[in-house]
Amino acid sequence: MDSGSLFPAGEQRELKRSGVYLRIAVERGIDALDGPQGLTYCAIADEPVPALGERVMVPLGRGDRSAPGIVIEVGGSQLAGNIPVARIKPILSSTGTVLPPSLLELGRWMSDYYMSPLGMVYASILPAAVKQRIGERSVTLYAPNLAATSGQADTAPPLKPAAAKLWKSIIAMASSEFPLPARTLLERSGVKGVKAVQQLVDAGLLIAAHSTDVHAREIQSETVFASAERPALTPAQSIAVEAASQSLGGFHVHLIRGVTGSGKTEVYLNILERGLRLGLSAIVLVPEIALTPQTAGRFTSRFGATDVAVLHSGLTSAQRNKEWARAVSGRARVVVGARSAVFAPLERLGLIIVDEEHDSSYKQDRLPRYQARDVAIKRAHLENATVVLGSATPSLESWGNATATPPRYSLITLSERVGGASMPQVHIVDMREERRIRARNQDGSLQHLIGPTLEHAIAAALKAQSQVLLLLNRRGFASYVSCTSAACGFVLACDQCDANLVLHRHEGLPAGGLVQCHHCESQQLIPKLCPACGKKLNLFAGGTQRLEDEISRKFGAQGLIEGQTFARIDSDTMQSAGTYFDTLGRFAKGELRLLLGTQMISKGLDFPGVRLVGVIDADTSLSIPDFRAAERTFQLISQVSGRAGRGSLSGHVLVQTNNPTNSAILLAQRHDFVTFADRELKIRQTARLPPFSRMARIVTRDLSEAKALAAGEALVASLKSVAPASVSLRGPLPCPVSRIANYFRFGIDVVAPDARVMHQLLHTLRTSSLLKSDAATAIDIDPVALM
DNA sequence: TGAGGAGCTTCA
DNA sequence: GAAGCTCCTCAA
Repeated sequence: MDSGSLFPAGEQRELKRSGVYLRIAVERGIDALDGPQGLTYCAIADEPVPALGERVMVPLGRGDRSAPGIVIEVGGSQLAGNIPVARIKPILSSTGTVLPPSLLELGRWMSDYYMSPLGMVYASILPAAVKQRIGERSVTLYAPNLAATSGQADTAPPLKPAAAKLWKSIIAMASSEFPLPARTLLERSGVKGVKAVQQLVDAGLLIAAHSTDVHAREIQSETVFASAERPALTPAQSIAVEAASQSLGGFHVHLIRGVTGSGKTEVYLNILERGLRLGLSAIVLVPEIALTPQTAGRFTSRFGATDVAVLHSGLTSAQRNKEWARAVSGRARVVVGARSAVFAPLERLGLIIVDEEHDSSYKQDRLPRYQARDVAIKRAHLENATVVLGSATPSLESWGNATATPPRYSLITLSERVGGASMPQVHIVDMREERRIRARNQDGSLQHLIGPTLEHAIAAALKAQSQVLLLLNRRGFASYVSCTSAACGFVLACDQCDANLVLHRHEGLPAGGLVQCHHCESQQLIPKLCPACGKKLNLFAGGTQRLEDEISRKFGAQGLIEGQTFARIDSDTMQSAGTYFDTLGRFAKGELRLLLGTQMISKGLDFPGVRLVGVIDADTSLSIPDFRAAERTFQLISQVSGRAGRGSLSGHVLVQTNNPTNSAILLAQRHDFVTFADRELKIRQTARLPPFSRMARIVTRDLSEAKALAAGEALVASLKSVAPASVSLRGPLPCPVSRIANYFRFGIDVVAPDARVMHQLLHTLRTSSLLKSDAATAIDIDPVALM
């Protein structure tokens, strides 16, 4: 890309500087610690001055290497500030991509709130495919010159026969059809030869306009419902639609708590319809893995594929660029997509819907570490739009906002399933008891992930021709590989991370598999015997791969299931979005009888044939060292339970656990979100945890443990020196995974009474260069996982 | 004395 | 975030 080495310096184009100065937020980790954001450049003389928000290439660094950036200010030499004018370089070129003012403003807020360099925020607003302009090509479109059509043609020099024939058919066409490409003009008139078109242009009869167009393959989306099909709303749904629609045209946040199967999507569709009728455009955010062709299909079949742009991981780069372009041009007025779709460049944005608003995938774990739900609310605030948050299990942050006095969000409740379907019956299976049954049956030689109760239920469901969904939130074959000798106690661990190695079975490999680290991705062959004492190795904590084995062993032998009729969904088997969509499609069609997997199967899927859902181990999310462990557990059990009994037949859920008296599990069993939320909020209030406070987490990392700790201690010291008494600090403490890929990690938790105090504190440190987000220091505002 | 690498600084 | 510069170490 860099042309610097191809030509001697003297042959490079000399760009003349103009008197117009530009402040550019360069897409690098350059953070303005004090003073104005961005670096100052000047425009090129005799070339159009770039607009505010335009993406330009600028020379940066000693080699003047080209780097992209966004124009954030246009002005005179005062933009140079203290920099000598002679040092200010002209920009290199314009890219043609422009961020609208609303997104410029949103980016500024994000940079400030999430402590991220402004340029990096802007870099993440534009999808990579748009920045690289994948699939773009230039096209020339033609339209008849209206002035020339009125008689003037008679006085013009005579046209050649082909051109005359072409012109005759052009004036016969409706003016609304133009502009058209040359190919279409020629096809319609039956004229061969492009020369005829050029002749009409030369004669002043046709006007040629050059533009760019994004070329991409047609997006396959599934029409799940015929576009005419429009289910009648239940009274509760109608009330929800009315309540939310009333605020259209202004800023307001609604929280819809609708039990699983209560028809939230139909409510969204109706609110969207109202918004579109008012001439507003809208964004629909969906968790990444729930964004399947089926989900997108519900929107495209209602509003038509031309009105809806879809941004999901299954698209090619050219398709993404095309969808973005359709939003920019206003051709698409609804954008459906995952986290980053919150930045969709729509004009007259009036509505943002955040489905499954509690979902942790809305939080980006890379820089800038933003929470798309909160960014959506900020964007709506800036653009006077209405936000609709929806979930069966709202985050306690949103629930707290909706139930506060006075409420900050208005609360809408859908407490019944549509079509008279009943909530599934949830049974809690005590695994300690199940193991005793196995022991009595002299069957203790194998570790069973599926206890006898669940095993009978699966067999019965398969015999009754209904579908089964099994959730196990652990990948691989075994999460602990340890020595059989209690005296030795050796556990296979990663030598570069503070983590156990997980066994993944691979056919054809010696000893049957690889052990891999889920943090640094390193892998090695599993040793045959304990490396410490030479005894045999034991496998514990079976994962999805192990469950797959157990299914074929237990039900294959009875002829209830075979390899073709069940599938596993986790990040190991679902290498591409295509495979994932395909597997879900086969399950929807009934080709698959049983689906097992990680939380990838727990979200937003609507399969009426599912009558049994099994949670293999409800305790996986309880044991995470995080104050949200109970919330996560409640959400996971409720969400996956919600997949059962969505059709006309009732559903059952079996939850296997070693903690049958845990209140999160018991309340999820009773579908009692309100009691759970009230209790949990009381606990949070006493402990001064979010949502009753704001949290930030700062992680220092270094190859040297002492340095990482020292950096953390230095940070705590500077935090203490400026923090008011209302702020509490914890750390530096080793992170739950204290070392990843040889980097030692220490975490500091900052808890402030509200966002304003938090922001003031961190902002003070940032502007005095005591706190900077870089490779050695990660700042996470409103963290969702205490990594 | 020179090569090679880590850390630091600066980018207009 | 990334490139280039400085300084340091190590070996001949």
